[in-house]
Amino acid sequence: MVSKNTQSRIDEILDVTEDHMRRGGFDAVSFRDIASAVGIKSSSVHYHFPHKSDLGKAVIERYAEEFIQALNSGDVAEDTVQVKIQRLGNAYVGALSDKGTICLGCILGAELSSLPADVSDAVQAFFDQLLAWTAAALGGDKDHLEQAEFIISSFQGAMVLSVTKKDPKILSRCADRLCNSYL
Amino acid sequence: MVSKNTQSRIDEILDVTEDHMRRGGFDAVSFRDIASAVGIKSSSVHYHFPHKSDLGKAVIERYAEEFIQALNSGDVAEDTVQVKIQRLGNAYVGALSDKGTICLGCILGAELSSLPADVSDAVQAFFDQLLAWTAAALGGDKDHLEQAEFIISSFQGAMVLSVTKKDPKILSRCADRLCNSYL
DNA sequence: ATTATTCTACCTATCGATAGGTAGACATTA
DNA sequence: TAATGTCTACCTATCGATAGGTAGAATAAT
Repeated sequence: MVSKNTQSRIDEILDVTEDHMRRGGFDAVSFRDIASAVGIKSSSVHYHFPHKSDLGKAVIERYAEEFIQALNSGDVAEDTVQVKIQRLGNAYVGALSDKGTICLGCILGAELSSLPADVSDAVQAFFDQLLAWTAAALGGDKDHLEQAEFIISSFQGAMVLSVTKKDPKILSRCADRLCNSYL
Repeated sequence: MVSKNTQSRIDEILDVTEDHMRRGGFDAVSFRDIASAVGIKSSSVHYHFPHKSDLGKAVIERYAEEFIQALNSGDVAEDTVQVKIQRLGNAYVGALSDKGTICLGCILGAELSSLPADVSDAVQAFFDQLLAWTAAALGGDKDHLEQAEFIISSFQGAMVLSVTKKDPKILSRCADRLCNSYL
């Protein structure tokens, strides 16, 4: 049983870590930086997350849970395919405009081969959930899985391009193009 | 004027650096690792590239030059739009299957905000060249630039997803879908 | 109810390893 | 000889990780 204060401190640590990680990847996170941003010592971060991979895994798992939950909020069963994919696009646009940082899955996916095994496993699990949700939204048979791969790819890539070109509208236009022209 | 041996040594350094960087991003490169892979000391790498940003900038600029050159090889003027975009897709598939590592622009684009200024400038210049080539291939007016953004986004994202899911065919399928269904 | 014990959530201090970077000696080549 | 390239031998800063300790809250035993 964890006290209320402990949980909020853990949340603080995860918040700061996610922010750093979304800006510069896994290596951009250091125990010292996280600790000083939270207002504690690095050893206290180690107390909650013994190894750096524990920290990375916890962040990506929390991110995945929140992301999928956002997709399922509202009356999903009643929505048309277009509305569902628009909802997916909104989740991406929201993630970008929220803090001006890209999707955690995207940056960690890009550097997957240099991540600790637990972290890369969690990243792969995130993409599996995302693909499964999208394929189900499209209908659910085999071609829909491949279509889901294409849609997720486009969103992920558009997010990187938006940040690189410093133009968030690239992602919005990508979402519109997927919904209006492609589907 | 640089001697022939010097140039080949510089190429060796850039080869190893590009490989490391494509696997784990900018932070995955260290002078010691690069030096020992080449067979020299880290101070000798510093001789050719005083700062780490010089090394990063040189790698991305060489990469951009080779990538664009590959797109322009052959009789581009005679090609149809489909053939040109297929050529772009082949460049991406080739880059992935070559060493099993993703596009340098993609991983550096993802961590752009944590890169040294010269390096991030070079990354942005790479994407500008890529977008310009693609927009020109499509015809050249304003909507074609936005269409180019979408195509590049899809390729970049598909590359990340291919590596994450350890399935190179995701990228191939993405290329087919862009050429056959979308264009 | 009070004492004794354990647990929680931190702390300070330090470890070995590694990072990027520099000065100057030495060797090689033109 | 002069310039170029590589070396040894350092530096400072920071990394993840660990050891050992402590105040206070919660729990168990008397």
